[in-house]
Amino acid sequence: MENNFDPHGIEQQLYAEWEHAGYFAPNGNGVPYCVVIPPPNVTGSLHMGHAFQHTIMDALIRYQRMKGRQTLWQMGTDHAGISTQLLVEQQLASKGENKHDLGREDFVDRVWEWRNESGGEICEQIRRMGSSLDWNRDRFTLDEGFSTAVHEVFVSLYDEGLIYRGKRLVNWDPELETTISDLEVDNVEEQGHLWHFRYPLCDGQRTADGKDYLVVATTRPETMLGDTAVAVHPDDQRYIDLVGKEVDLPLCQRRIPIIADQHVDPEFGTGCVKITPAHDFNDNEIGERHNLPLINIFDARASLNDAAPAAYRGLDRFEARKRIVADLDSAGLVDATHDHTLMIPRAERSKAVVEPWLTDQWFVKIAPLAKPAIEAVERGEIEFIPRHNENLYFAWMRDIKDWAISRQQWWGHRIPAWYDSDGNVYVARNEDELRTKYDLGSDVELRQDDDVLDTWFSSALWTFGTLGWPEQTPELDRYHPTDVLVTGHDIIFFWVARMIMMTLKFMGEVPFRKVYIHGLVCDADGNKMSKSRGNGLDPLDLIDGIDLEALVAKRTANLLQPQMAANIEKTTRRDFPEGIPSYGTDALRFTYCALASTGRDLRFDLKRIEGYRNFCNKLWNATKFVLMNTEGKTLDGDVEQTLADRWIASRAHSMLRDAERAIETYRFDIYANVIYEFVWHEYCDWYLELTKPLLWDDAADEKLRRGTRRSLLAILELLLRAAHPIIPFITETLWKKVAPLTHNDSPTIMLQPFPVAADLSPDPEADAGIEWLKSVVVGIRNIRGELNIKPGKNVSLLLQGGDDSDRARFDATHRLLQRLAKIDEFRWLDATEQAPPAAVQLVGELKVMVPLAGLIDAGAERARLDKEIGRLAKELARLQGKLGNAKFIENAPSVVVDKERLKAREADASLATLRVQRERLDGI
RNA sequence: GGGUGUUUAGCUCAGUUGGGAGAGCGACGGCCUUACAAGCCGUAGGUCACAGGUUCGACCCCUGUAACACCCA
Repeated sequence: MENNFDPHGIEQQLYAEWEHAGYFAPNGNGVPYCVVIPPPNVTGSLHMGHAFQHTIMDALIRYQRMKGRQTLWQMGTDHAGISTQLLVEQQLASKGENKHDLGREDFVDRVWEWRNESGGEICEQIRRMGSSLDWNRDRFTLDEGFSTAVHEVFVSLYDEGLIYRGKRLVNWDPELETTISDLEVDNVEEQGHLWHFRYPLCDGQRTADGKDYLVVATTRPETMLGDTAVAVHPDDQRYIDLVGKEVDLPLCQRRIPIIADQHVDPEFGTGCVKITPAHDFNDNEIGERHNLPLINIFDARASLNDAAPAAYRGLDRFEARKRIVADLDSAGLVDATHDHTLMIPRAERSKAVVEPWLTDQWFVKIAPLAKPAIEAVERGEIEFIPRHNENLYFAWMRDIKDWAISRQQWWGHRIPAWYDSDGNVYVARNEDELRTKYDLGSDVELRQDDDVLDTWFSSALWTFGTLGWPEQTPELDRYHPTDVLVTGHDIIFFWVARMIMMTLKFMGEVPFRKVYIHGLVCDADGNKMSKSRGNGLDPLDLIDGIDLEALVAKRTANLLQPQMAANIEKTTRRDFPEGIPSYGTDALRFTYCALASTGRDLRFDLKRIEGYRNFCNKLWNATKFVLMNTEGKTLDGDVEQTLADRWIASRAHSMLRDAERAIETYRFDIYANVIYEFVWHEYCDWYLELTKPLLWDDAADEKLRRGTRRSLLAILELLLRAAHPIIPFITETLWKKVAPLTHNDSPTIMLQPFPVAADLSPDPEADAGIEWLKSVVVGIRNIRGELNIKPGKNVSLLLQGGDDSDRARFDATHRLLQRLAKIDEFRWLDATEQAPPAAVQLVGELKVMVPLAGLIDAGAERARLDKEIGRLAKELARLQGKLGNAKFIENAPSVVVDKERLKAREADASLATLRVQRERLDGI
């Protein structure tokens, strides 16, 4: 075996082997266990969040598979309407083409071409993570079967009156010329202005303070052309007499009413608000309450249309803003201009400022679907982990608005609705069915709706759609509801809530029983990783490594704000002066598990992954040690167990018990730590060391040596299985070397049973014996360290006090002790015997002494003792205070009181011993 | 403005029913000891955000305050 673990040598080859052998497919007759992948976007590439998610899901799947469940991890991708279309449009643009030249059909063909050729990049990256997905069942939201499901759902919701078409204010992206959902709008704080405009009062009216105009404040002057009222608060005394009167809308030659509405904040600005019901969501609601007309002044590009005064027609909205402010200014109607920080709604994809725009769209009536979805979570049929995410879910669901599902795009599920020449709408799965359903003759000319459905409409059907619905497939029967959904909290509303609603509606059952919500991955400074910030890491760069120049180039490419490049380059050079070394997939996965504590965001620190890479190396070398000491040696025959063999089996029992409990409660951090602690600090630090004296002693009893060899192998083999769900590659590699020595010739660890605690038993006697040994060894090492005794130098050991069990334990382990603490000779002193000057450590009542003669200055030992005496004295004082409190004695449970009494007695005795020792040192 | 979460060692984080404050990394000192220098041995470091309350006893329960983060308006 190589001296160091090299992930590159093993990972990709092993994955190919697994996939080829079909190990990822459901297997056996166990109870089904199913997880669906949150479908990655076909245009996407693997980011840190995916990698995190995949680590968690794969750990669960591998664990359950090893537990004998019939596991299915369902693969699939999402057609990502807007992103994919944009990407192909950009490709066309670079060749001087555009989609309108091609026409709808050819364009869609081009997108399919792109998807079939390049849409699989993320799948290869997912393979690099070691994800044991069933690739044979790969689904795509636009594939034929899935489209059938989408049409089925659309038509039945329509027939039931839960889908309708209406003219509503929607979020409009004027750059992409499509609707987007609330959830695809980012509200970003930006610097702008607040303009105060004078709207002259009509008919000689005056305000209470004698002015002949009202002042309205706005951040969007251009919308004034669509104003249909000015509103004040009904209790606002300043304007109460003006309600019902009118103002003259500047630049427009229109009179608009002054209305009173509760929604107006009298404290903000002047207390007068201009109302533009066609271009603002709040104003729209006010307009509805007061039956105000809606004047739409924008076209689809957000340029002014013919409803605007002639002077402004055709202008872009921002150009119009400048002109309007200038024109009002020259008319003497600008009262004031303030700098103002406001929230600008920007489209997630295009970053364009979103325009609330009045247009015909399809909607899902959501309230009837939301109700059962809320109840399912209330009843506990679906459980969120961590639990508090349920509040987020409830809050959103109880305030949910109808869902705008149409998108003005070409790539996606085209809405199965047709119009006749009179504009009547018909909905059916296809045109043939439609003519039958509505009894339309072949002479009636029909035109299909141009819009496609929101991608999330299809993702909402993901759990049952991927399993074959609307066909009643065996898979649907077997794997639905799925067991757990693993996802980030950022898509609870986008996706989780909608899946719950749709699945309850069409399957009559929940889509999954648990939702595991993980935190977002942030950089070492706690900032969310994002492309635009340039602080992101590519999981593959952590796996394979990347040099500094390549990393800088990658991070500064394709920035939304190119001026940030210099700064990003600076911080990148600061944070990664050497680039990123290659850590391998297992180390990355281990890191994610260790950081997955309570669902909160996690900071990704290179130091952390480095530590877990080192852990992998530790495991590698431990295996190397075991193989060196077992390969070619006799393993068969009678065996006898040493105390250490019994101890490590007992420790393995605890480890497995803790690991299993951790996984079952989704505490992957605890699981990872349990493995780490056992491997490093029990198996390697102590057990391997404890086996050496025996293994290297050719004169020792062969039965004991065989027992230890077998134990080394058995525990190693077991811990490899226990760790496999987190670190699949290294465990498989090592297992293939170790398992044959345990008479297991199976081809893979993947399908081995997960080790169970019950197969090993706790051994309190061995635990206590080795704990005692460790205390003595650590005591002596402590003396050596503090007194600066060279590690190479042997020391003698004197023992005094203690009881029969100390003697027995010493007799049982002194050979181990001699090696671990480098003792050349030892001697027990009688209770009354005066010890020579020595450094002392107490193990219970037992005095462990290293004679000082010829070793060191007594000063260091005096300092060491003073420190220990100080610590004990403080401890004793605290305990005595507690025990002197009558109320404590009265009220505390007697077990607690007894415990405290015992501790006090021990501290007292130790203190006495150490004080005597300290005095003796004064003579030297 | 409303909601949720967070605040524990220099840094990142654990801490299960209220009863001895933990880990990893970093720091410091010593070691190339035949599995591993990606290692081994040892050491130091905390008013558990702050202020009250409940309790014999509070990192933990209650009230309030502050700071930070995220979501919604």
